[in-house]
Amino acid sequence: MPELPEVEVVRRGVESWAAGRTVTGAEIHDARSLRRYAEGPEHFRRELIGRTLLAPERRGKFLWIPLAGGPDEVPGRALMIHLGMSGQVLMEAADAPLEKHLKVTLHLGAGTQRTEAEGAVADQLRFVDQRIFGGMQISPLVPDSVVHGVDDVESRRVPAAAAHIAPDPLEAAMTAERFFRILRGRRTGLKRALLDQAMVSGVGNIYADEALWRSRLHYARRTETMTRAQASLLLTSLQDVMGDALAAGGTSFDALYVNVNGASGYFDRSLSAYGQEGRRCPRCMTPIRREKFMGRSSYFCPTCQPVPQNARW
DNA sequence: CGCATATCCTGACCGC
DNA sequence: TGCGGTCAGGATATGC
Repeated sequence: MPELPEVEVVRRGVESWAAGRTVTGAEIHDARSLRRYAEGPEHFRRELIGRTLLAPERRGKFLWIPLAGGPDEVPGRALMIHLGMSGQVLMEAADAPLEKHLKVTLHLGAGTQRTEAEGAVADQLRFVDQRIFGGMQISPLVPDSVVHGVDDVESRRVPAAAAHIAPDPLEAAMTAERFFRILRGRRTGLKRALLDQAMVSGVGNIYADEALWRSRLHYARRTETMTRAQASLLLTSLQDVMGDALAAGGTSFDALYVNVNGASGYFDRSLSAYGQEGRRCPRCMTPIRREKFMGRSSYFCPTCQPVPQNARW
């Protein structure tokens, strides 16, 4: 459920509180949180201890922290983090009570300017994850342009483990024309395409429903019939709703979705469609409907978002 | 290629 | 009080 805005909130927190600090120790409390990391916990520890955390980066829902101080002059690897459904990254003092679902603890050296200026003690970065859909791993950084062929924008390096993930709506690489071509190049349903991280990343159930509502498009619209104007409107809606959510500190339905200081965002108060079954559409007052789709709930306004011709569920 | 399905998990919640 | 069933769902593997 953490989607792009929630992950960006976490990224900014890590940048403020942990970037520039050195890992002095690492504890893996539950190896299941080292997802798809065959090298194992001891290798994970060796890769991290003694390295310095650089400024964290994000693509879609993937967050990674390039590591300096290893055998490579240029950071060759990164600590990659995915929050999954219930993952949290918390900055805390060593004597703070252990969370019930604490999975990984990184001990950090000398504080940043911010931590010292604010008098806060946060000498640990903790990864907490109730449902273990998220995880951490060490991944080599590879040039993005090789994977996506994006040569008209500045190339960036991404973790190999996330190299198949498409640029997200807030990246310069995701232009309206690119988005349009992605949609027209597929023969599937519109929401299915939005949730496919290999087409456009960072969009989950909440922001898919919100952007479709803002764009007055039904989730079963055929992608190959989308017009340039509709694709452009949908991309703008994604950018707007994610920007609004980010400004509110993210969306939170319960205490699971928090920033690095444990605080929740309040964008859930601004949702127009998602989770609003039975409540009136803010535009036309028709009750919002909920339907089962792809094994999850889809919320939409049956008046503003009528079922299209030749819908494809 | 597209898509359905199962899998990984825990906890809240509901009906009985 | 407790017990079973359902729901929440991101990414990935597999099979058709």
